[in-house]
Amino acid sequence: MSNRKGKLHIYNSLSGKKEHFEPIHQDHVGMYVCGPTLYSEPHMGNMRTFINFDMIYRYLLFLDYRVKYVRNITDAGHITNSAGEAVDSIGKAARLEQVQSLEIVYKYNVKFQELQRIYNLLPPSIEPTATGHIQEQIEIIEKILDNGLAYVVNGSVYFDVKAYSEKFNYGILSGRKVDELAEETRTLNAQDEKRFFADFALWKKANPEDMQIWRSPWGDGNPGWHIECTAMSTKYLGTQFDIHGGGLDLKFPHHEDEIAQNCGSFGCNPAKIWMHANMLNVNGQKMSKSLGNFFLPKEIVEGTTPLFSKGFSPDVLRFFMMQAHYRSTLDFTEEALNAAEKGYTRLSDAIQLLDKLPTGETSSFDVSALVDSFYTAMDDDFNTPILIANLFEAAKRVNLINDKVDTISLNDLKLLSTHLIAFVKEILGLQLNVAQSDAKLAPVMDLVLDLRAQARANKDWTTSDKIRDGLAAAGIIVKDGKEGTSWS
RNA sequence: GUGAGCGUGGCGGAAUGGUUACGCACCGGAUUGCAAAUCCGUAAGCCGAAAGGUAUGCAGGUUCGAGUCCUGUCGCUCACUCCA
Repeated sequence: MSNRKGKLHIYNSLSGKKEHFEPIHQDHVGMYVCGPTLYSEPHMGNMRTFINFDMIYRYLLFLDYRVKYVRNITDAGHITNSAGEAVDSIGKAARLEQVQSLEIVYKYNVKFQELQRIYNLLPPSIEPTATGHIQEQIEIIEKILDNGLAYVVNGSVYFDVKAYSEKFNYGILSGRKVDELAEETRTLNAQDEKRFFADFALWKKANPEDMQIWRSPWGDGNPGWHIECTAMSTKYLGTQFDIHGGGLDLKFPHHEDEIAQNCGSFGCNPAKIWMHANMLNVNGQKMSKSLGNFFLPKEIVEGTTPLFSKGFSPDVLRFFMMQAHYRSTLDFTEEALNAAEKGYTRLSDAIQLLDKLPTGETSSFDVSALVDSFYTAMDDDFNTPILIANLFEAAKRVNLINDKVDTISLNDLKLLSTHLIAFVKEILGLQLNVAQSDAKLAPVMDLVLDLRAQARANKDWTTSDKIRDGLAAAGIIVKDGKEGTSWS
């Protein structure tokens, strides 16, 4: 599959255009994605971002790139917001639950790992933690200070946006202008130590009530919100790497400030390509606790959220998300989820048929063109909706072959089968959970269906329908086809 | 207020400036004892009896040609405060 490399185009938030993807180091890809902050259980919106980047990671792997995928875990409280106020979200959660910060982090990390398993996310190459890289963060802050782009005030260090913007373009990612930022009506906090509104904390002096405190050249304190990503991406991927991803809501200020820190310390933008996954809405609005449209990834699987009348399998949820492009907002509604569930079943049923298909001398349609269309869709900025449309074209062909309307040669069937399964399972990450074929159940089913066939032959519909309905109640669906009866 | 983006059929959601994909729902047909599943097809907003016309929030513009580009306008989402 490696000959398929080289056609991939990715939308770059920096340029606002789709760009031909060429890795910095041939055949190797470095990708950094902003991971979760572990002060609460990740919600469905968080999961959408991680699922989208999981799909991107999977396709890069499938193209035979050697990918180093780094996704950080924020386990240090974001100690300050840009107004300089203390916002230690982890510490706050710890006080609320009356436990130590580490317990909070550990608790939600366990939950996050469980969600990754449920939603079939491949583990990243590395999941570094902020607290494990305090020294690296301090070293980068020192570099920025040495370059004259930060200043120390009363035990805290701030990034000097005005000085920076004389050499670099602050706002290159978000489209913001430093001059306009200055005109914003937002008033500076009275005790604010910053020289300029847009300046942001690299290091913040500790407050007495802080639960996590580290030593630094500027005194005891905490790292700023953005510096951990700069430190960890540099450590594991170098000062410049291929792809940096995250949710759209991180574009400003978080990613803008990461660029500033990287340029301010190493003189270059950390990533060639910046990718942003769009938000998830529920009934037309951003998911939020105050709006009452909030639910957890586990609740929707278990069917315990009052927003939906039933649960949906992780496969259906992944499929549903993959039907929308990663750069579009996606609206969660029960009607849309039900539609996705049916569509997913149709696709997965067709895949189950693959190894039972009859082969012929020739194929009645262009199989390799169909397979190429899978790649073409993904090469166009990971266009999973188009991919799925093409997969349905394949599913239709599979059904037609099964009905003996279309024919396929043995070689073509191998080609189609391999790719159909690869794109669905390996790239979209759908697990195709088949009812476990129990070694004891199969002969029992053979017997039961044989009895039903006899009843049908005798036109004993009462008995045959009793068997069918009884099996349905047990979760086994009987399908009467031209070639006999199957079950699943 | 400032920045980014979006507005397409009943629903979800695609479309390098070139016939509005695909899935679900609906309708008709094939298949079936009846279903389910599968296949084929119509249709999909508005005007019209029909032919046809007009339709991608609305109003203009550029173009042989606009969902796509430009201007204005209305609405929505996100960001500017912890955010995926």
